[in-house]
Amino acid sequence: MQRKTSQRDAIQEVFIQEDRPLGIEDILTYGRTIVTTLNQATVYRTLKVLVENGWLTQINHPSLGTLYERTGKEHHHHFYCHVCRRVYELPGCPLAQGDIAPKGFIVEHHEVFFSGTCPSCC
Amino acid sequence: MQRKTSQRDAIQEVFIQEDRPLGIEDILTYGRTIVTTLNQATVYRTLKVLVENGWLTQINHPSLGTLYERTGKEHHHHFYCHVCRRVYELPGCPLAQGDIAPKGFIVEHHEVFFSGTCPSCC
DNA sequence: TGTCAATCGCTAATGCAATCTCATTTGCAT
DNA sequence: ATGCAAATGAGATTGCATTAGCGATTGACA
Repeated sequence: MQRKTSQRDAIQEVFIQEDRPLGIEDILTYGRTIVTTLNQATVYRTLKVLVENGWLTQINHPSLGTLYERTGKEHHHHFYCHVCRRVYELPGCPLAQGDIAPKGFIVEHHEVFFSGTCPSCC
Repeated sequence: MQRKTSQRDAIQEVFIQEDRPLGIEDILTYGRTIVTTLNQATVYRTLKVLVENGWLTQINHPSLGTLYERTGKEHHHHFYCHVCRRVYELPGCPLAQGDIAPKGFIVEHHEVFFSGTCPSCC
């Protein structure tokens, strides 16, 4: 069975509070403001469980590597602000549906990664 | 100064023949059909030089890792066929110009990665 | 409140891509 | 043809993210 621990609570709380995709380092940093002893190995173990649970989804960002975000959101894409180094989830999809690709190509998935400056950093 | 070697020729020839983004493993495999002794370290060294030269550009693909492609192409995005495991360059950009992102976000770059089935694999 | 396994912290170990070392080979200018 | 520095091949090595091992801690339930 699975136990409720302060560490796991802290990690989930970080995602709820920040409400944006986070990397290991972020999670560790923010999590330690809640449980000061939080360890990297624990973060990895917990993330693995939360992904298996379906509570988190893993993202592979082309420049930031592995990130995690809450599951259950609408189809969306990601914006990376290179000033504050935060990743935002942009709701909606800017891809014109339909002729996304030349004919003959069957598109099953797509991912869009934006980068630039976010509203707080302009 | 820089010398003309069969290995470097082979690597460039691979890109010219395949005309699509390639990973280290691909380059090594195809390159060895031209120069059988081609070594991994040589591939890495040569790619580094060719990127510095501006002859190649490095891509970070979210699921395939580091790829290399010829520079000088028009703005384009990439399509990964999970059947033949090839990456194609799709000319043009399907992003509706203009309101790509919510107001306040200044988009400086974007990358789109498609995946699905390519015409040869349908 | 005591038991016991899940979980933790700590550290060592792993996997992988990329780089380095160095003896050998090879362009290329003379 | 010769000399020399650039380039290569083979293998060891690094760097980094992630995982595993293990003794200590701590939820949860009796």
